[in-house]
Amino acid sequence: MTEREGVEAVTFSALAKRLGVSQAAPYRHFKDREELLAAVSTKAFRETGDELRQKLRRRTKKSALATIAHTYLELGLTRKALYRLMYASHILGRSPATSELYQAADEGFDLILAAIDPALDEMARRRFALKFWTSLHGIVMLAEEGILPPKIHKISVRELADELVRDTEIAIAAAGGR
Amino acid sequence: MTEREGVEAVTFSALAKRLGVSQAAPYRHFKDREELLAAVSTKAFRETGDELRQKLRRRTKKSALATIAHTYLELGLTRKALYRLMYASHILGRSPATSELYQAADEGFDLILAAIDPALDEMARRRFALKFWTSLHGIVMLAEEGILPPKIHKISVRELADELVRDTEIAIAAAGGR
DNA sequence: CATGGAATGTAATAAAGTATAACATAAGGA
DNA sequence: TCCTTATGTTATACTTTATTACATTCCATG
Repeated sequence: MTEREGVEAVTFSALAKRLGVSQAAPYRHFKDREELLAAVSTKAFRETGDELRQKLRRRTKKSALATIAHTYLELGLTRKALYRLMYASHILGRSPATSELYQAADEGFDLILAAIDPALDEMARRRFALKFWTSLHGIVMLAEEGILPPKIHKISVRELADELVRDTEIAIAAAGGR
Repeated sequence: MTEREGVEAVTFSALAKRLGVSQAAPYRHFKDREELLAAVSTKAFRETGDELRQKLRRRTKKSALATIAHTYLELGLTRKALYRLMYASHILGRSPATSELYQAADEGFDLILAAIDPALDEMARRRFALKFWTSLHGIVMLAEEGILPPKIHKISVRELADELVRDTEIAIAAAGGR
């Protein structure tokens, strides 16, 4: 078959071979391939969340939104398959709101929400967080795929992300936040 | 195997069966599965482009950007697998800039560019178009997956898109466009 | 300490899908 | 007419997922 890439490339067969166990062994630990991927995704959400929380705690001159944007952009560009698994596979969408995966993912959104001035009313904050998150996701996805129009390459993608941060901060300020 | 969905679900086997030909027959028309998907994607880009151009020509009170946003949002929500194939699979990213697929996709971006006031300088226009496109893509992707936070459902996604349109138009105006 | 159940592993196998090879044939242009 | 091209077939190899039946290890409880 055509060379598999990304998440597609992780197969129970290959996994078993690497571990030096029989091909059926992984099924003792995960019901099926999807359950394995969900576990990996959950772990990734938690670790990314932890990493982000740490970065946000040791406040540098970077704004919280900038820190978040840079973290996700880097994740998306350096660990493409993982990013896609987390945010662009059906794994998350299919998992119930009660699942560990969903919870872990949700905490990521909370970090964005927390980065937006609490002085604003709840609905406005959610809107800003949502706009920021969806936009950032779009940038990361298209950058990761390498299908941003010719002129816009690696460095410019970062600039694009920074511009999103700036626009968002300006909009928040205009809305009465600081 | 776990039920396949989306693009994963289109297999040469199933295709051949539906057409009532042998399983190997499709290989006479497409080198491999990927080539078939690229052809489908190309066609989809062209048709979406044509549809969009028509809509834009018969000017309603809707702004061009709003028309574009609504068209992509609808495409993403009603033809999920196709949208993902076009914008979130590796098919486009892997195809050379000379390919028909790449060309077809590029025309889509041109439509966005054309919707932005030509009075602005080229670089600014590209930036606005890019920001708009990436943000819209992010909204569509997350909406399609159904992983936008609980409160934000179908109707709100549309609102989110409209807000993107509004923000963009305001920013363009502020930049000296109209 | 013995033992029974939970966890973990194995081999064997079915089913689905991708891909290629060898071969057949019809249609149409030189 | 005859050769090439397009299209199709059967057979086959390989990969991967998933299940089943069976074996083994380990440890907690009586």
